[in-house]
Amino acid sequence: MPIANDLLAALPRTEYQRLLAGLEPVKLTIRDVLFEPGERIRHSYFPNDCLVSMMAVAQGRTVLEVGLVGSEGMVGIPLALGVGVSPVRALVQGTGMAMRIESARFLREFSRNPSLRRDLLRYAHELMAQATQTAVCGRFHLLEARLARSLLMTRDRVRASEFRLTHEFLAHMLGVRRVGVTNAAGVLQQRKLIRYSRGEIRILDWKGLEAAACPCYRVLRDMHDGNQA
Amino acid sequence: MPIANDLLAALPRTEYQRLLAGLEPVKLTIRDVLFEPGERIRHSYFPNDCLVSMMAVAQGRTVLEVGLVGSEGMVGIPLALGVGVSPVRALVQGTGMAMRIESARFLREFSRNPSLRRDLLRYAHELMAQATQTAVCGRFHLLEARLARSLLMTRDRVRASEFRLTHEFLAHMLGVRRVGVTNAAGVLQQRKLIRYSRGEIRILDWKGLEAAACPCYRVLRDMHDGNQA
DNA sequence: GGTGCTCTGTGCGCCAGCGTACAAACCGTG
DNA sequence: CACGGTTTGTACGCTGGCGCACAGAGCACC
Repeated sequence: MPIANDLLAALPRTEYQRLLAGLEPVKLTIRDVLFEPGERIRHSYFPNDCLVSMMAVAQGRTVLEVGLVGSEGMVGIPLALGVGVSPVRALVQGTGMAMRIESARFLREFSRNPSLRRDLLRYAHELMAQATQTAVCGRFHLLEARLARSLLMTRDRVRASEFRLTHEFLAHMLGVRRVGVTNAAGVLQQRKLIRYSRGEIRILDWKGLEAAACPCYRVLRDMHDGNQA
Repeated sequence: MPIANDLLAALPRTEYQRLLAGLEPVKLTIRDVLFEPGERIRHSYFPNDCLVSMMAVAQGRTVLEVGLVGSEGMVGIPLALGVGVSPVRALVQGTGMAMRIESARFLREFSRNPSLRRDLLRYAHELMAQATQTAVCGRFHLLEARLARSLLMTRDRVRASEFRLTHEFLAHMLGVRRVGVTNAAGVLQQRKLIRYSRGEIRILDWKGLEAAACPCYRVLRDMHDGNQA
């Protein structure tokens, strides 16, 4: 299997080898829950081609996505910050493969491998910025623009312009009614920016979609690219 | 000057001594800006009895508070995550003293002192949780409850039930109109939970206020207390 | 003790998204 | 090919907060 995860791919060979011993491939299926809020984190996951949402939970209900992790990141960042439990639910949103490593072992490697440490902390900062933008976005931007942003961010993380995602699911991510998504998506489709049917979404015109999206998308993208450079 | 900052107070003597050499006391005055988004972070600040808001900025306007730092924390967490620039504005919201340390020196001590590192990363996690709650809160909770939460969080951080804070300022923190704050605050005052006049706010009945606040307050408080225990 | 400034209070029309309910289209399965 | 479940479409009244505008009220400073 090729290393499709950016964080793993960026490691120097020696560190990667050390880490590899603890890594095992797993298939993550849509709607799997990797951990619940308040629950001990058992594994860290390095997504390969799957997609995982960090969902805030209130009164047992999944209410809002505050982070989206694909092949550019890792699920289980609290571990890197010295915290064993997550404040959010990690919900698989796109089926695919990931590499996972047991928590205790991860912590050993984390403290031993300086490059891994540096990259993961930087990624933690990026996730934090995502949460911040989510807060701003949810409060000030119109649903249509937020939806556009969501689709673009998904695309970037799965590296494909077509993916599975129902209106219902999008509604949970955005913290709105399903009907709201249906309306907004309908507009985007009429503008020929996207096309969808029964959970299959395709981005037809990503430039147009980017223009329709709120500035939050650019902010986060630029920050990520800046970190890579 | 006594060590009123929790993070500093928690350090073992030897680490504290090493850090102390780089620390200098500064007075932070309301409306000071410690750093702007996109700007290099020059110093880290350990508030003593002052209060600093991390404000998200959009199109040059301060739009929403995503983190509140008092004597329990530090301003400049991105440094600890290996990032030299902040995505937010650090805005002084309550006048008082803080200890500050120049960034390069901070980084040296950070990499050298394991306790400091552990505590700061844990605090970073807490700040992240704050941002997450802000996202949920701003999207789902009524202004009145959000205001109550804001006042309680301020109280916890300045360790006083009276403080200076105008409706205008609160409006910026909450990302709403000033008028909205005036209305909500009026209700809380009529319920005899708070009393205010010209920027001077006093909490009269914190239990009642806690009942009026949204659950976000409890969530964050419990998490913080959990980390201490 | 008047003048200016900051802070707080009130009124009014507007609108995005909410809650709810129901209908239609699509798909797999027996 | 009928049936049940999933996904998407449409309708309607409600409301919290917005934008704007202006009015009083307290404080400082001359």
